[in-house]
Amino acid sequence: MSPAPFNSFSFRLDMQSGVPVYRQIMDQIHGAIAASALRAGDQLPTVRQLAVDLSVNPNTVVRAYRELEIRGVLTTQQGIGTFISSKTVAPDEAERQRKLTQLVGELMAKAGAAGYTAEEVATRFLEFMSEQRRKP
Amino acid sequence: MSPAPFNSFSFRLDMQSGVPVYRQIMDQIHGAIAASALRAGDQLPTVRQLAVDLSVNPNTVVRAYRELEIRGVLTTQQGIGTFISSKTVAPDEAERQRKLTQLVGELMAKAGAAGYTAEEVATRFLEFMSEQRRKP
DNA sequence: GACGATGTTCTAGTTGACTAATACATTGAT
DNA sequence: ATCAATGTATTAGTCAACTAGAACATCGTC
Repeated sequence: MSPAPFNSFSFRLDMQSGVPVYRQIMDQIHGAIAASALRAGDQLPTVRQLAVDLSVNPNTVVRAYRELEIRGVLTTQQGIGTFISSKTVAPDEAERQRKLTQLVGELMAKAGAAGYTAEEVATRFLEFMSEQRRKP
Repeated sequence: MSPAPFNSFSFRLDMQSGVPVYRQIMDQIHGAIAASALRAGDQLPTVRQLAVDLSVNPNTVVRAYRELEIRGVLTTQQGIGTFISSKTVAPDEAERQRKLTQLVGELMAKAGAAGYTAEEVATRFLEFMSEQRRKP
């Protein structure tokens, strides 16, 4: 019989958002881990099952799972299933870093659009850093 | 005879960088204006001339010029040429720096609110900078 | 009006990211 | 050995971004 994993967690996709499906899957798994809805050793939906649930191609799910496996978040075992890695000690950290990259990327994009060179931004940034250090 | 504009400014492209050519052109014009190498009223290389110089298709130059025109940086006149917009009277350096400080400040504020330390932001920022400049 | 220089437009080719369709390989239970 | 369930690999289709080729439209000058 089906062990019905994930009964306390369901995926919700937004096909209109423009965000790649595989990335949405990644984000939700990340979120579930961060919220402790998923813990080390928990089995994820099978590739085929999740593909059916989301009305998406299995390969799209595979893509998400593989990316997460590369980052050490998941472990997959052929013929068995996909599980939350036991080494996922710092899932928040990966997510944190990703968001930070997003923030920095936004700054660089805005600055570029406003006509600032990377060097200018760097200079200003370093100045900002040194000022911060004097205050505390 | 050709008025030989731009004799004190030359474009340098990096075809390996992965950065779109049209964007590199935009950035360099932005930079030249910021550095006062180009001022309001100055004529830019003609679409065809710059295309030849850079060994690129005229349409790629057109793309760059058009984007800059939309943003009010350039003005184009069919049959005449392309010029630095008079409205782009280099918002004097003080104003520019103020806006840049604002941008950087926003990043630091958001990052701080999200729980990132200044060091983390700095590290990520430097990584971002080095990625932008990969030259194999 | 004719001409050359300029910007403009239309169409198409190339590439990479993303997703899909299908067949293959491995595991564990019977 | 067989079978069902699982992950894996190969191939291809779709789409947007980017670039290119070629023909068109406008301006100034003669």
